[in-house]
Amino acid sequence: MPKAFDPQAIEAGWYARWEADGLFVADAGSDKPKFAMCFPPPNITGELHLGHALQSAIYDLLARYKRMAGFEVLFLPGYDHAAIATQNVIEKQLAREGKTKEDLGREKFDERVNEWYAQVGATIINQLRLLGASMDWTRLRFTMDSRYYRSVMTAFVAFYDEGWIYRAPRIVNWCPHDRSAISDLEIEWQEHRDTLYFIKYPVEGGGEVTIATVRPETMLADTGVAVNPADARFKALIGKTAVLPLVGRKLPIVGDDSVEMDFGTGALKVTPGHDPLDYEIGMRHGLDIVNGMHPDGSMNVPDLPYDGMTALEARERIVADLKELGLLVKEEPYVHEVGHCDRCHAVIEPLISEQWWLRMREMRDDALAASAAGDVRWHPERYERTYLDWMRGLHDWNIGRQLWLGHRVPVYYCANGHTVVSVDAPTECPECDSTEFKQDPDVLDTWFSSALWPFATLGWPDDTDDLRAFYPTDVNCTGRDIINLWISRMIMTGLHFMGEVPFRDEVIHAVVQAADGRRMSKSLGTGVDPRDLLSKYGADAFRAWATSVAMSTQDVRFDETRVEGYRRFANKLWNATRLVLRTPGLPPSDTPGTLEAREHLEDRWILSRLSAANRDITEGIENFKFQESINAAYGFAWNELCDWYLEAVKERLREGDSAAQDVAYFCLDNLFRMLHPFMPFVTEELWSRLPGGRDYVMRAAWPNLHDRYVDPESEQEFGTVIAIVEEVRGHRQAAGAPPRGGQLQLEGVSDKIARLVARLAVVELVDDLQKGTPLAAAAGRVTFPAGAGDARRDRERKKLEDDLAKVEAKLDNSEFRDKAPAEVVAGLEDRAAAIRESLDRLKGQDS
RNA sequence: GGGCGGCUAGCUCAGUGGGAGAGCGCUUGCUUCACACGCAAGAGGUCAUUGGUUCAAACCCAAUGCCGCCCA
Repeated sequence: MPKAFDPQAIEAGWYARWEADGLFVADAGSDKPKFAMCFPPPNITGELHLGHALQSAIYDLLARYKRMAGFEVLFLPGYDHAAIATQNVIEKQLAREGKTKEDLGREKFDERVNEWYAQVGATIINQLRLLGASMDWTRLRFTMDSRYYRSVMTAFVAFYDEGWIYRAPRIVNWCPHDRSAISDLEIEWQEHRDTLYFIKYPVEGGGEVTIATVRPETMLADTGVAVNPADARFKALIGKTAVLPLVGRKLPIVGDDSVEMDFGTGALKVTPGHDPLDYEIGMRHGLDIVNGMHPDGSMNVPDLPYDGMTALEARERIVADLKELGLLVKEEPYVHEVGHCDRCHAVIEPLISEQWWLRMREMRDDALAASAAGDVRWHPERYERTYLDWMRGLHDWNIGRQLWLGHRVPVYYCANGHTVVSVDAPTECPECDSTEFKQDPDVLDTWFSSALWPFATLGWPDDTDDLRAFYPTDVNCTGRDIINLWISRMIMTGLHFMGEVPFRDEVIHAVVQAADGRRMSKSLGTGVDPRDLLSKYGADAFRAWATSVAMSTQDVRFDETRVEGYRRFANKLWNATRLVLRTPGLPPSDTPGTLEAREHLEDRWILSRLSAANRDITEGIENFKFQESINAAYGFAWNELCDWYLEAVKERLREGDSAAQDVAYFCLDNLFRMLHPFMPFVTEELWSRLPGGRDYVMRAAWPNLHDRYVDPESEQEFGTVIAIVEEVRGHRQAAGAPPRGGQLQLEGVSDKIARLVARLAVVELVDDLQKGTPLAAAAGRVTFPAGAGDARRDRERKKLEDDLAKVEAKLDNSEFRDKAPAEVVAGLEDRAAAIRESLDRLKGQDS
């Protein structure tokens, strides 16, 4: 075995073998209990980032653990076409070639998109393999493949037939760059320093009303003025008519409670075509709706000089014109939040548009009822509120997008204007026998298709074996940013189409931030490429780190030294195995782990510790507290197995002592099983090197040692060994004595403890200590030559005295004795006694 | 404007009412025949601030400050 572990040398080989032997493939016909997870499909926009890598590590740890625990596991991979995001990526590519998608036409554009899918899909799959993700590639799904497409169409038609899908004009968030509606959830808010303009509108019959606005260009679409009826300043104006400057339109002045009296002048220009709030006011008072903008964001005001200008050009021109007319009262600096498209960053224009809508009320209510029944458990629990708050305020969903990329709405119009909605393109109109159809140009919001993910991937709407075996799935795990976009919608559609929630546990993982505490950003160069980490530290180190931070209570700043720490851990495992394998002789038995003979204290102790680790690691996974699992495994392996046990049995191993070999193999065997879900490659490699007929650790049984080896007595005794050895080492170092050697006289301890102390502290045990030796002890206590370690002893005495004072103060408090539980009082008394004993020991030492 | 989370060692983070922890970094000593990706011994903290509840608070409550996120 090489001296150091080299991840690169083994990772690809093991992954290929696992896959070739079909270890990732789920069997829907298995008798075992089922455990299923559908991996959240990454967007097919490019490389996987650190968040994806972390997410896959969590999923894969659960998949591997559950397989070992006896479940038939489905871990289904896939990716998402991410309509608007991918279209943007491809348009940018085209732009670099000096082209637009219109130059290509829709057909050529589709070809281009398909090439992209093939290329990036392969990249994503490759990255997941490098991470060791044990996904069932035979069930790989893409939201745009033909089967999935059909599922999406089926869902649309079902909703349509239910009467829940309808087309209607509403205010939407319009992205002028993408020329599409986008959802509220796809808007980024940014602070803008703008100007608040105060503009006089003349009132018919004399007088005027001054309004305030940051967007004077929208006044061209004003159809009213609103004031709060409780506002004494404007009461007399209600019912009168203002005249819109520059346009001449008559604007009814209405009273409406929603007008904020404190904002601006208290009078509000109402533009129902371009502001959601104004739209509401317009509806309430029957105001006209004027659409003053083209789909590309330019002004749509025929007959006015501003027609065709961009919003900013129009704003400047309008302000100048108002100034000339003497209608501009004043300008004030104003800071406010402006919505941007989170894909292309263009400023969002609210405008009236005809869109496809999905009625949500019934599905929302069913989902809320499922929540009330506890059908989905959230981890951490508090995120359920985020979900519920959003669900309660839910309105109908704009599912249409005016894009070229995505699932085309299955709505067809015949030559005579009849509408046909069907999964397959119709050939003949049922109403007029027309055979010529035009399909609606809109595509569906990407989230409409991803909402179906947990069952569409399993074959829905067909009644497949997979669907029967694996729905509902068990765990879903994502970042909190898509609770509303995705999780809520999966729950609703799952309940609607399948009658059951799509998963039982929703796990929200922490977000990894850049070292500066902000979101990782490609443009700032603060992003971390997971592949760099993999090649530097290996997939195991990366995964151990990722799972250890994933369930943090706070977001985590990326810290490379912690990844490095787990690489060292892998190396430590490697070398522990090297040591044990180096021992002479045949393996002690064909089935390491029979462990009949357990005479040695250290053997019994390490087995007791192993079974404690088994309990802690298992509980950690079951409770989604992965850090507890990792810590338990790390602490057992390094601080107990390597630092104490292997040191204690080195000689026995060298001599070919079969009991020591047996125990050592047993510990490594079980440790590698338990670490396998976290560090699959190194554990598979090392497990395969242990003696005995071995298959794969990946399909070995999860250890269930529980209380079989728990041994409190040996833990207590070995604890004494550790305490004495540490005391000897500490004093030796403080005294400047050599790190090994010297004489030690021990009294009042058993032979087995004494022998272990001698070996571990590397001292000669004597019955009759000679004065002047570098190291000496008496009565189970360590004593030292004159002057040695005085400073250390003084420090320690002080610490113990301070401690004792605190404990005694508590014990002297009668209220404490009266009110505290008896075991707490007893515990403190024990502690006080222990401290006094330590103090006695210090005082008894020769100085 | 509403809500959520965080503030613990130099750094990154654990720690849900009774003795302040880990990894890394730092100091000191070790080429000990598994590992210098190592071994051993150490130093280092008013648990953001203030008040409250309690026999007892890093932990529960209230307020404040700062950082981050979500929603409107």
